[in-house]
Amino acid sequence: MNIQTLLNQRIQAAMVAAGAPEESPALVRQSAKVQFGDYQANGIMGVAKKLKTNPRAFAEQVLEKLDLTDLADKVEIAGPGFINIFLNNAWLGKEQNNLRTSERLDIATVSQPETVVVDYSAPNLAKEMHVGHLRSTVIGDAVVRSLEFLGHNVVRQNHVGDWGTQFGMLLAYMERLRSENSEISMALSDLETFYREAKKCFDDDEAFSVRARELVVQLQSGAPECIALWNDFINISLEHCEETYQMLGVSLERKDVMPESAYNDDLQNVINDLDAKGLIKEDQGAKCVFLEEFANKDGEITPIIVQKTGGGFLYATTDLAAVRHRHKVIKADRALYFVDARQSLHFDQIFTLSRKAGFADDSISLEHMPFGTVMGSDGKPFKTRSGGVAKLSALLEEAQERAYKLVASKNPEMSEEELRNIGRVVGVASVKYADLSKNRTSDYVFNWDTMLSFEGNTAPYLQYAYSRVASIVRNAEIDVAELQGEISIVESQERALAVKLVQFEEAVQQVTNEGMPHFLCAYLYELAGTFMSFYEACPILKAEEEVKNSRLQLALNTASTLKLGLSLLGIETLERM
RNA sequence: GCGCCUGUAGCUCAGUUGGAUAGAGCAUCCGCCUUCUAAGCGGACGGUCAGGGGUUCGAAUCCCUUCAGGCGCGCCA
Repeated sequence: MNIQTLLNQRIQAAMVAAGAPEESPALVRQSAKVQFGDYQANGIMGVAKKLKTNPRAFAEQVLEKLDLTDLADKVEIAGPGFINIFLNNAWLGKEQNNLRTSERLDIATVSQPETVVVDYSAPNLAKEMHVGHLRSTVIGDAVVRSLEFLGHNVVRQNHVGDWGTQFGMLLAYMERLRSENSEISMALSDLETFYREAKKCFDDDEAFSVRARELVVQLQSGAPECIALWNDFINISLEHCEETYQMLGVSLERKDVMPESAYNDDLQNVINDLDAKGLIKEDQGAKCVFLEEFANKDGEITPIIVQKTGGGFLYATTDLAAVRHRHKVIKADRALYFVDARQSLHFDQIFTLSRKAGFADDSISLEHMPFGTVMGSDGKPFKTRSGGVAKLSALLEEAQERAYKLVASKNPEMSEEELRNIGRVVGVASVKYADLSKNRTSDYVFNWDTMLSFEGNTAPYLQYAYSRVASIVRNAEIDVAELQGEISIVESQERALAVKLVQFEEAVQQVTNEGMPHFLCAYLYELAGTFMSFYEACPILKAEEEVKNSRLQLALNTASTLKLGLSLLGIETLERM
């Protein structure tokens, strides 16, 4: 049940009935303050202005056409022309019963499912995954899970970097190790070191660098031995990624890999098609597209280079081919790109050109979902203590270790096995949640202490809240499935919790609409806080039978919502911690 | 030089697309455990929303401008 949508529809209808133009937005929002009720409609003033009438008088007319008696017990006009809606306690109680009896917490699947391509994670296979891949991977996965939950058809696309000149160097180094009978799998177990060693040979050894360039040419021409070598490398690198995905709890699988190289055969076609449309212009030996949209005030245009001097293709070419594939083959309604904000211009160019060239039309929405950089406490991009790029796997291991120590110090009586598991779950969750809870578009500062804190908007706080509810349910010693009966909303804390619980769907929809999981994080944090207040003020197990029954169900709804909400974020919950 | 992004409490961050008296957490201070997990709860303190103009019933939000920082701008991805 999405109350916001429901109220929007009803109030809009009333506005139109009162003389407003069709489609006049009711602009229903959750109220800013308690004295303004639970929801407020802000649309009256704007419409009244258009109608050149007094907003409060118009609001009166709207109220005459508006019947909310089933769910609200007070609807009033306030200020310059706001409509404040106070939800009815009986209705809230009834809604709680709906939550209790619904696996999906009363959230319907969308009536018109969309096919949504989500392009995320996309590590470069030449190296190991590092902090730079965290945001795309974690945010993209949360959005994917939310879209799927709402019933959309999601097509994950892990656009991994498996092509390019640096592979010549890596293959040459592999070749050298093989000729020396060295243990390749060992050498490849640490890709970071492998890359460094290969680079060193490339820079210092003339014969090696010649061989590396040869291999690039062979690779591009599809020489079988070379391709075999390359396949080995790619496979090993992908296994590294998959290990990290597993550690992270990310839903990407091998079948979701759609590498850059998959578009190789289509790149010349892209150029030909652009050419046929008269879009290509040769400039200084390279094939470029000059679009007026990218001209500055003096009329100088930033070109899109689609083919290098000498015939090589660029990532712009690949991305164009990918757009076309997503439109023509996958037939996506939306394509979401979770890629670093620094590539904004690039995607702006690609999307504009795609439409111009007919690689995409109005049936597909192309959306770059940019994100900011993970910063260190010095305000510069996050590095390890030694100054290197932080490997994602190492980062996660440290998180688990830190969480383990914290938990162990608080629970000396717990078994080692349980402590390790809690450390794993809380550690990984902390890193993910710290990322997800920030506004996607801004940079944020990476800080172990804040993300592992039990205070504030953190994973441990939410997981603790969940385990606290779980504990109550255990202590109640009842069969949860048998628990039923009326849920009555009496105390203010009960009411606050009930209202918060029915707003879950609104948060999930914000995630899928905007590609911004932090809305769901904020919601869950508020829910947990509201529950904690309820928990302090309203005894559950000690209450007399009917009240106990009612409150226990409120607690169960909270548990279900926290669990489902966190799972949509890709975060595990614990029954005990 | 041109373009994009950012600037909100001492610190870390929100702010539902123009709505009412700008909100959280940390830090600081004051309360609350013989009662369901105190890893918690309640309260206090803290703001020239970078500065200045403008648009209007109303601006942190939109426009102009100045300042500060970050990033991107032809053959890497």
